[in-house]
Amino acid sequence: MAGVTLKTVAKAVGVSPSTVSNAYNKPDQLSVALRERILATAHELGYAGPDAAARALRSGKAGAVGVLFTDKLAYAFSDPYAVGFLAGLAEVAEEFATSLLLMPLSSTDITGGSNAVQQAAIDAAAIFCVPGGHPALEILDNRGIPAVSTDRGDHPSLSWVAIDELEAAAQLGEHLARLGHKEVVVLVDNAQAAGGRPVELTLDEVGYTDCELRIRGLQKSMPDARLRIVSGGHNAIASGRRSAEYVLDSQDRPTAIVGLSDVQALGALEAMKVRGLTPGRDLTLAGFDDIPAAEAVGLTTVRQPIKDKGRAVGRILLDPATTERQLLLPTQLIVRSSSGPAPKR
Amino acid sequence: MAGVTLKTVAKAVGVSPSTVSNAYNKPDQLSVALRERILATAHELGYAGPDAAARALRSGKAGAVGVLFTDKLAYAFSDPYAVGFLAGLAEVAEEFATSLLLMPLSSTDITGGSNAVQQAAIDAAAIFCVPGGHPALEILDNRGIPAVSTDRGDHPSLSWVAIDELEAAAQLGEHLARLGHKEVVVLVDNAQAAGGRPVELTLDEVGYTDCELRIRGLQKSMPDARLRIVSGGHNAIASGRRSAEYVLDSQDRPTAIVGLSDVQALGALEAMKVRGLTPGRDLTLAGFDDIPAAEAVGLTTVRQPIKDKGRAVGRILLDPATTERQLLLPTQLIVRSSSGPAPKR
DNA sequence: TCGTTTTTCTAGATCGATTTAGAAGAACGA
DNA sequence: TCGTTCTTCTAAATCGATCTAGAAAAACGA
Repeated sequence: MAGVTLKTVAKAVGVSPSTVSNAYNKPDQLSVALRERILATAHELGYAGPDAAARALRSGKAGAVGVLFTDKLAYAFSDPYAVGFLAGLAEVAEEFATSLLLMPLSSTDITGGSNAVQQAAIDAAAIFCVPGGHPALEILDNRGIPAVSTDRGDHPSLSWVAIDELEAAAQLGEHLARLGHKEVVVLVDNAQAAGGRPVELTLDEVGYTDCELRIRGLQKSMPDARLRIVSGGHNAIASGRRSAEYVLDSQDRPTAIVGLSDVQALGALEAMKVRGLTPGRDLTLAGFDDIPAAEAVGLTTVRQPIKDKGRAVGRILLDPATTERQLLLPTQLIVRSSSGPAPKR
Repeated sequence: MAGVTLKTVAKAVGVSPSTVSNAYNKPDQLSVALRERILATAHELGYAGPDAAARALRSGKAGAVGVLFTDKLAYAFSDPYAVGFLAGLAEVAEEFATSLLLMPLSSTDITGGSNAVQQAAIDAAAIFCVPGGHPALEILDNRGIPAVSTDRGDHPSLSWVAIDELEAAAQLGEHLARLGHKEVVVLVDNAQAAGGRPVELTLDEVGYTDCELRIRGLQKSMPDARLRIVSGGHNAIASGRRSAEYVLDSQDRPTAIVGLSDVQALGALEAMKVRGLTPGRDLTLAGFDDIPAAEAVGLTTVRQPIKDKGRAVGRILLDPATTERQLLLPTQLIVRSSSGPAPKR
C-alpha cells in the first residue's frame, strides 16, 4: 500500500517514470492506449497520483496562496467584511485551481505565526489587514513570494488593492461636519487593548495604516472638531461595545461615534440601546464597510466593494493577464438613520 | 538573490549542508558559535530558510491540514455554523503550528475540486459536511491521508465528530408533535435546486447523511405528521427564503417549517415577515445549530456545540495524545418564541 | 524507396532539503 | 598515556517527482 510511487507504476507497466508522469500531466505526449493502461495499473496498485510535495519541489508551484491575517482566525471569520474578502478571493482561486492557505499571525506576540509563513508552501500571499512592518512581511519578501496587500503600502514596488481611505473618511467627515459635530470619538482595532479596559490612543499608536489614514481623513474634513481615538480590543462587536460603554459613561460624551469598521459600530449600537440612546437623534453613529447588518440597523457608513477587493487581489496574484499591480477601488458614503444633527449645547 | 539554497550558505560559511540544516532544525547538534555564524551568513545572503516544498518532500510533513467543503467557499463563510467550526479547528491548528488549507469541492460538478484534493500538500483532512461517497473522500483514502468527518460515517474505521442527529431531531420532533403539528415542511440544502425554482425531494434524494438522519428523527418522533422535504438550493438565507416562499404561496400550507440549519430557517423567517405571518402564532418555525442570530430573532432550534466540534476534529487530526477516534457531542433543544401550538383547523 | 517530419517514449539530471551512519577531535577517567 | 565517551561535524543516500534533450519508431511526401 504505502511506498507506491511513479517508479513502482512505471516498472509494473514496463515504461519509464517519465512516461507515467506524462500520463498525468501531459496526456497529449503519449498514445491514448498506453495512457489508459498506465492509469489502470496505477489504480490497481493503489497509486494516488503524483506526490504533492515532490511535484511542488520539482515544478516550483505549490498550488496554494497564503492569506495572512492578524489576530485569531476566529475574529477573522466573525467579521463579515473579512468573509466578503475571502469569498471574492476564493472565487478567483477556484478558477485557477488553487487552494487558500489561512495563516493567522499573532498580533500580541509580534513574531507569532512568522514560523508558519517561513515554512508554508505557497506561491503567493494575500496580506489582509496586517500592520505595516510586521516581520511576516519581511519573510515573504525574503522568500521572494509575490504578495498583494489590502492596504496601500509605502513602497512603490508593493502591490495592493485598496480604497482611498483618506478620501473615503473625508466624505464621512464632511457629512458629520455639516451636521455640526465637533466632539467625535473614533473606535479602532487595537491588539494591546484586547480583553482589558478600553484605552485612548494617539494617532501614532494606531498601527494599522488604513485606520491611521481614515482618522487623518476625518481630521482633514473636520478641522473644527476634537477627535479622540478609543480601542476596546480586537475588531469585534464586543470591542466596540466596550469602547462605547467607556465613552458613554464618562463625563466627556461626544456627539458622534465613528467605528472604523461596521462591526465596531454595531457594538457601539448595543451600548447605546442599553442606555436608551437613539442613534441619529441622541447621538450620531457611523461605520465603515457597509456589511449586510449595517443596512438592517440603519447605520450610516462608507461602503467599499469588499468582494471585488478579494477578487482583484486574487487576479493580481494568480492571473498573468492582469498587469495592474496597484488598484484603487471606489467607495460611497451611505447615509442612513444613525446620523443626524449634533444636539445644540 | 534567487537560487540561494542550503548549499550556497554551506559553501559560504565553509561547512557541510547538513550542518546548515541542523542549524535550523536541531540547534543542539552544533556549537552555538557556529550556529550563529551560519544564521548570520544566511541572513546576509538573503536566504529565507529551508524551502517548504523540499522539506515537505524529505520529511513527509506538509504542516497543513485540509478542510474540505462542498459548495463555494463563499457559502461556507456566510454560514456562522461553518465559521464556528473553523474557529474551533483553527484554535487547535495554531497550537500545533499547522495551517489550514481550504479546499472547496464543487457540489454540482461531482468531480470538481477533486483535483485540488489530489494535489494538495496536506497531512490530514477535516471533512466538513461533504456527502458520503464523494470522489474526493476516496482520493483521500487512496493517498492514505487521515481524515475526520463531521458526519457519522458508515465505515467503522472512519473517524468522526458528530452529534446524534437522529436523537437531536427527535427532540425537536417531540416538541412539535406535542404542539399538535401534523403538516410539516423540512427545508434542506441541495445543490440541484441551486439558482432555480425550489424542488420537493424524497428522502433518498437528500444526499447528505446528516440531513437524512435529521429527517428520519423527525419522522420517528412525529409518526402522525406528514413531512415534506423542500430545497431552494445551497445552504444560505436566500435558499431558505425561496423555499418558504414556494411553500407559503402554495395551497398546501404547513403548520410548521423546520430548517435543517438556522440559516435556512432565517430565510424562511424573512418570507414569513413579508407575508405578515408571526412565527409561533401563525406558523411555527424551527432550525438547527443555534447560531448567534437565532437567539436574536427568537428562533426555536437544536443547539450543537459547533466550536467544540471544530476543536475535537483538530485534536483527532493533530494531537497524538488523543486516542478517541469517534466522538458524539451533546445537543440541546432550545425552545424560543418561534414555536407555538398548531392552529386548529 | 529514401529522406523528412511527426509521434511516442526514455535516460539522466535535477529540484532543495533531511537523515543515517560514521569520522575527527576534544574531554575525560584511571 | 591509553582507551573511552562526548561533542561537533560531514559524506552520501534519499524523498518522489518533472524536465531537457534526444532516441526509436511510425507516418509521410515525392
